[in-house]
Amino acid sequence: MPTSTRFAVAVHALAALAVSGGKPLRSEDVAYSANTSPVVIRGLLSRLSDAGLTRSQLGAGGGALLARAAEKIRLLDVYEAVEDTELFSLHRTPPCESCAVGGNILEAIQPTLTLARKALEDELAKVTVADIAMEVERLGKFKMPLEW
Amino acid sequence: MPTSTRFAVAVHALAALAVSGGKPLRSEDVAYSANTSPVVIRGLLSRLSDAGLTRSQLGAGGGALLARAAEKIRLLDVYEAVEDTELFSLHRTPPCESCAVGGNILEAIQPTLTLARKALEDELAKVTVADIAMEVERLGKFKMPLEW
DNA sequence: TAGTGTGTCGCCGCTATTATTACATATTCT
DNA sequence: AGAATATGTAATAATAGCGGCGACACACTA
Repeated sequence: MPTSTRFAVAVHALAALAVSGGKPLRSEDVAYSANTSPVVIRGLLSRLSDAGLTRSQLGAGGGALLARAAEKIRLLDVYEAVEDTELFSLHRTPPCESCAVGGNILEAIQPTLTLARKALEDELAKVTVADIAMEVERLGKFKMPLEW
Repeated sequence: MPTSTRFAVAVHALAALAVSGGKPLRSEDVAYSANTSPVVIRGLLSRLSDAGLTRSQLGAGGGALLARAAEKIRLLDVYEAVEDTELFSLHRTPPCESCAVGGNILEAIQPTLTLARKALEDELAKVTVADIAMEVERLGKFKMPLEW
């Protein structure tokens, strides 16, 4: 089963919105930049909108906008908004209940998995879309807002 | 970006070997405990063996053994031995090179992803198979070595 | 020599993901 | 009002990884 690229593309989309300085960006434009299809972008924006990170304007001149300041959008927020599956998959079929090991292994490893997941999430919480946008601006040697 | 179930099942298998006190364990026995097929277990043990974590004895009375003390096998070692895919999947097709955002987004997010991955790995490095085995023993209220 | 267990291959079904087409709906612009 | 535009969502198809299963050569033990 292919692993999801949604997180990376969602960060890409939000960074694009951030450097555009409040001007609506069409899904087609974001799709071009991310080299994917507009429908995929709209699907992502739909999730981000549900999470309160973006909003959209219909009609001519419309497109997607950040729903709040880029400084207030953590990568963890993005991660949670677009990623469905658990970080650690457990046994596909539950292990043997009556076995000494099978009956207790899940409970035994759970604390470690929780700590590991939390450590990862804490790192994602330290960085915001604004940080990424600033880094893109620095690497790309341009000044916000960017014209398209 | 989920892990496969391999990590969880591999930890299960190693914990089973650890509580068995040096007696070879057949793939069939591990499969029964993990509620999966012997072939899957042998595939996992093959990877773990390549990584130097286990070894196998052929013939009657044979089976799998830990290749070193359970205290010296970190969950991180297990993770690296059985998990193929990158934790974070990037764009399926590389983003637009000539775009201000597309051309720099990957480099911009890379440091954060690296830190997040490292934070997770550090947590997995703190725990050993011996820790898990002891916890299973405590929860299961039995004494090692466990008879099968 | 007979029995046992591993290592590996191929095939199948399942599931999640992305690309694509299509269309209803809402909004803006003239 | 009417035309153009952009979103949101559904349906379909292609792709890919994963896990379950049968089979079998090979190695080792008793």
